[in-house]
Amino acid sequence: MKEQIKKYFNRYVTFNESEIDLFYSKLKTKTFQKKEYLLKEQSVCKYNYFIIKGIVRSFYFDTKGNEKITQFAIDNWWVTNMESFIKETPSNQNLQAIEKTTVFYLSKETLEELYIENSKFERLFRIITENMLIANLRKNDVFLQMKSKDRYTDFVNKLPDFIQRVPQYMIASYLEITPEYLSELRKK
Amino acid sequence: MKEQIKKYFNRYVTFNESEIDLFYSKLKTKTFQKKEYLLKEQSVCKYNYFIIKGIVRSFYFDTKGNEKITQFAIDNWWVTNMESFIKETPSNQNLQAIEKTTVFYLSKETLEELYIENSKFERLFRIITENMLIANLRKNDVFLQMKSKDRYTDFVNKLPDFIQRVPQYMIASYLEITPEYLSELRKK
DNA sequence: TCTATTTCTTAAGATATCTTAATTTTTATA
DNA sequence: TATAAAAATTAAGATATCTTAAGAAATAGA
Repeated sequence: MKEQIKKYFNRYVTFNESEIDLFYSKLKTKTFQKKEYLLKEQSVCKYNYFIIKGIVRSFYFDTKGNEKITQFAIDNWWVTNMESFIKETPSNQNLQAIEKTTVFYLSKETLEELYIENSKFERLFRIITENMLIANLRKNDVFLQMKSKDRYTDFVNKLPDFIQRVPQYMIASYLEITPEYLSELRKK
Repeated sequence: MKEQIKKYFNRYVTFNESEIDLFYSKLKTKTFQKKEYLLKEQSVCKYNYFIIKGIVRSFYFDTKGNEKITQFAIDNWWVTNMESFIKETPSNQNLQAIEKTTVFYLSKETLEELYIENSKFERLFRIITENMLIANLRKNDVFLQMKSKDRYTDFVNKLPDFIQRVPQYMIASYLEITPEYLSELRKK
């Protein structure tokens, strides 16, 4: 796992062995079973999770009681409820493992310790946050520009793995399509 | 202007006078006339702009040639094309002043100099980026959860100033509604 | 103040997407 | 393997939103 972290971090900022060790010493890991919750809505999201292996979804229930998925995350992705985590306010969403998922996780306090101990960590997370923002802006662009059908084909092309690992009705939810309509689109 | 910057920065990280001076020495300012472009699509967005006073919109043209507005920014907001600015790739959007707008702006190199000279600036921008991400995620939630009509009332409640200063068809575009349909909704 | 330009409204018909409900297929569990 | 549970499909009717086109109102420039 340490190797995986090192490799991931060095994509953004170069760390030496002892810096990685410092980081590593602060981590905790945990494995969630399929369908287990990392976070339930109404509670404060205390951790930022890094997925070693698995898939997690973020979702809430709309006024009609339907699940609305806002985010998927897989291996080598961070997942949290950003607003809840940063502002320490109750989350409006749930985080749930779609399959058995192993993560490491960091609390806000731990992160802030790291930032103070070595500002390279601050740099790392500044860059990671920038990338998250860019990914998010891009996602919006896709939703803004594309009709349901194109969103689906775009998703299939960009994230073919997901089609295998995630039930179709969850993909429909993420793409903001009813499962019935997605089914109809797929016929074409 | 220096006071405005100091006040804004101190919301996130406390800076002393000489740190503010350092920052201030790196800034350039510029005033754009109404309808003038800060950035045209296809070109790389070289600056991150901070609006001292005015309004800027970010938009692109869809396949049918209609303008699609993705962002408004006013006094005390940063505006740029994040992806283009960070990755130094051509922008897919335009930035244009809706009214006469005064900004200061920073290049990526300047920002990186600042990060190196004093890591408090890295912290500042880490926090600003987090807030941008949160604002963006929230915007998505609104779009995800609400029908056109509710998006409009939400916008009116949250940003009443804009209704005065921005033409209705631009608000329609931002809310992903046709101006005709917005007009119809307003009747109700 | 007059004219041109920009913005907003109205209305009819078209279309994408949803709703509901039933049926089939697939997957998980005893 | 049998049964239950979960997921996917189908189809008909409903609805939100868009398109087009024209005219009205407001604003800006001469």
